[in-house]
Amino acid sequence: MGGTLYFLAGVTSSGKSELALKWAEIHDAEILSCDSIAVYRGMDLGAAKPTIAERKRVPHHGLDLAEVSDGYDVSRYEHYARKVVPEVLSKGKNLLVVGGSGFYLQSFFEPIVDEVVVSDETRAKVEALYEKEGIPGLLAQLRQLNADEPLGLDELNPQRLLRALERCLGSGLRLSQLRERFEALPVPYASLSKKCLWLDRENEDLEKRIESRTKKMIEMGLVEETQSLIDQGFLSNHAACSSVGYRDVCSFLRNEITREELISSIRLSTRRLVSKQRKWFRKHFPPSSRLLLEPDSEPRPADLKWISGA
RNA sequence: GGGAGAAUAGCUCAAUUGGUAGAGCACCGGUCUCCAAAACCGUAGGCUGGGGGUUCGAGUCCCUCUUCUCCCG
Repeated sequence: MGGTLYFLAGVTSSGKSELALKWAEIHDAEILSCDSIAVYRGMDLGAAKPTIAERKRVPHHGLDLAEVSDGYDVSRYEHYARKVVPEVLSKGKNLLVVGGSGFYLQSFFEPIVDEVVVSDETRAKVEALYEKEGIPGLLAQLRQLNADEPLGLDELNPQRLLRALERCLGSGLRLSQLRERFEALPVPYASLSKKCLWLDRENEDLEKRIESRTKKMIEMGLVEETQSLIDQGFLSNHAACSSVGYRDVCSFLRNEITREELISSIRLSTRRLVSKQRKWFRKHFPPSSRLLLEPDSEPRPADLKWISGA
C-alpha cells in the first residue's frame, strides 16, 4: 500500500476543524478524527465535535465509537485506524487525520500497542491487588516476577505499575523481555509517507476564542449534556469525566463552584490543555511544522505547507 | 463619627508559649507501549501592607500610618 497520510494537528480552539473541512473538500479527502474524547457517543458539545451538516460535507471517521460507560484507549483507536486508513486510501481518496490528542497521534508514528493479551480476570486481579495493598503490593509482585532485574518504572505512578504487572502476568515474560520485543516492533504505516503540521495561535488570540467558545458551549447545553452522560455511567469513566469542560460542569453539579465560576473554570482547564498540547507537539513534530496563525484570522487551505515526517 | 477584625508566594490559607516563613492550587519544566483532555515527578516563586519601638532574636508583642471587611449610630 503506497500513498500519503496527512496530519493536521493543533491546539484546541485553533480552528483546525474548519480548516480540515475546507482542505478535504478541495483535495478529495476523508477525515479521521484523532481525539480521545470525540470517540465517545454523547460527548458532543464539550468535544466540539463536527456537526451533522459538517459530516455531510466530508465523510468523518473516528467519532462516536464507544459509549462513555465502556471506556476507550489508544489500543482500540490504533486498531480502528488500521482498518480505516487502507479503506479510504484504496478508494483513491486522500486521508486527513485531524486532532489534538497527542498520544493518539503518536500511534501513527511509533509502535504504542504490543501484542500481549491481558485477560479480564488478570486485569481484575491486578486491580484488586492494588486496592488491597496499594503500590507496595504491586511492587512486591513485580519484583518477584522480575528476579533481580531493575524494573525501570516510575514506582510512584500506580497506572504504570498496574499496566506493567498486567503485561508480565499476561505474557509470562519479564519486563526486560517485554521491552526487547516492543522495541523490535515495526514502525506503523511504514509504506506511507506522512506529512504533518500543527496550528497554534498567540495566547491573547486563543484566549478570546476560548472564551467565546466556552460561552457558546454552555448556552447550547453543556450542563444538560453532562447530566445526561452522568445518567449513562459517565462518572465511572475517569478519563472522560475528568476531561476539559465536563470536569468543570461536574464540579458545578456537585455545588463546588457557582454558575458564574463555571466559565472561568472551563477557561482555565482549556488553557492547561493548550499548554500540554503545545508541549507534545514541540517534542514530537519537527520545529518547522508549527503554523502560527494571525490573530482573528481564519487560515486558508492554501496556507498549509506540509512537513514530512515526525 | 464610634467599635471590632483582617493584611504572609499569582490565588486560598498555615506557622506550637516570640527562635532558620510552609502547604494546596496556578505557573514553568520533565516522565510515560493500551484511562493520555489521564496519571506521575521536579524547579522556581516571599525585605510576612509601610514606618517606628521592645528584645540576643519579631510573621508573632507595643505604637503609628494605609487598605479592606463587618458591627453600631
